[in-house]
Amino acid sequence: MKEHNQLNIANEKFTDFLIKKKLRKTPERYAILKLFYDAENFLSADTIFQIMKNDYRVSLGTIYNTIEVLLECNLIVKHQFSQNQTFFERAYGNNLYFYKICTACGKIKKFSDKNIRIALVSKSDSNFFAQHHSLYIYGLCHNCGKKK
Amino acid sequence: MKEHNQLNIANEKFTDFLIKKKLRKTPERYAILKLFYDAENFLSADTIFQIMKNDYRVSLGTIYNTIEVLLECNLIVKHQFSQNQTFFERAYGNNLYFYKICTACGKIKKFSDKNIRIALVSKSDSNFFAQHHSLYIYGLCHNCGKKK
DNA sequence: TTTGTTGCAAAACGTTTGCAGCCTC
DNA sequence: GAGGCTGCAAACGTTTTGCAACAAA
Repeated sequence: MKEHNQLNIANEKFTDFLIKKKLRKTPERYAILKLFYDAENFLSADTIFQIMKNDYRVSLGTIYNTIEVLLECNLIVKHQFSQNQTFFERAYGNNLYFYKICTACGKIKKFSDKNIRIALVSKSDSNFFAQHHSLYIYGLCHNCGKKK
Repeated sequence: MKEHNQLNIANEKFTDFLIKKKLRKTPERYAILKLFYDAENFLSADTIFQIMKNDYRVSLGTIYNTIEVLLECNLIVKHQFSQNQTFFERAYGNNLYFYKICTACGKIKKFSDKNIRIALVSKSDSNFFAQHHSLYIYGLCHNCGKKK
């Protein structure tokens, strides 16, 4: 129910943005947005392509195009966890999550931390207008740590 | 002088690591390590290639191979500021920095912040052994901010 | 002498681009 | 009907791989 509301809100925001920018409201664009808001995890462009292929005659070019638009209106965020792996994820109301990445098995865990949030708040100053951030902590997860 | 010491220490660490792992101590490997420790900024694989071509008959494959080894023994760190731009930077004595990246002109600025350092210190716990982190703040630099 | 490492070239990979035709407005 | 958007395929830039020759141990 909560999820459903988030998709509705995202749809509205998206429509507003498309109108404002005089872009067209194509079914593909809304289908991709829905995928992001239905998904639990980050998605890669190719994952979206594989899922959509079942229901649509769609191309990777369109997916990248739509991702670009969704990034521009802040409905998704981009993650560059490591080389050759660009992921995208719906942007919740706030984007104050951080990620722990296991360098051995690649597992990624989201977390939140009050002190880090506070420390980050004021990183805008007269010389730099902050838009968003990414904080990744690399290390060994419980399982992989034991093996060493 | 301080720089020189850091290179010496890095060389020693590298030698120890190569011996421990039964890898060979080739001149190319030490030359690449030296480039990292002489450099002020991050370097891309191709930048290293361009610099080395003058003095060595070297290939990109070797550079990627060496980078892999240097990452494994924590003598350099990898930065993935954005798609298609992988940079590497010496790690020793250099791991408490954060980066502000202008999304308009691509300029990258290193900075340090006491509160963030403190907030990050304790992100290791019994479930996760932190090795290193990356914190990037994306936004508009002074120049690009004015234009908007 | 053994075999890890190299240079080189070709292949792989994710992403971007160009274009003719389609569909939103 | 105009022109933004699409699918498709080819192009791109970076990284990886395969292989014969080389050189560190």
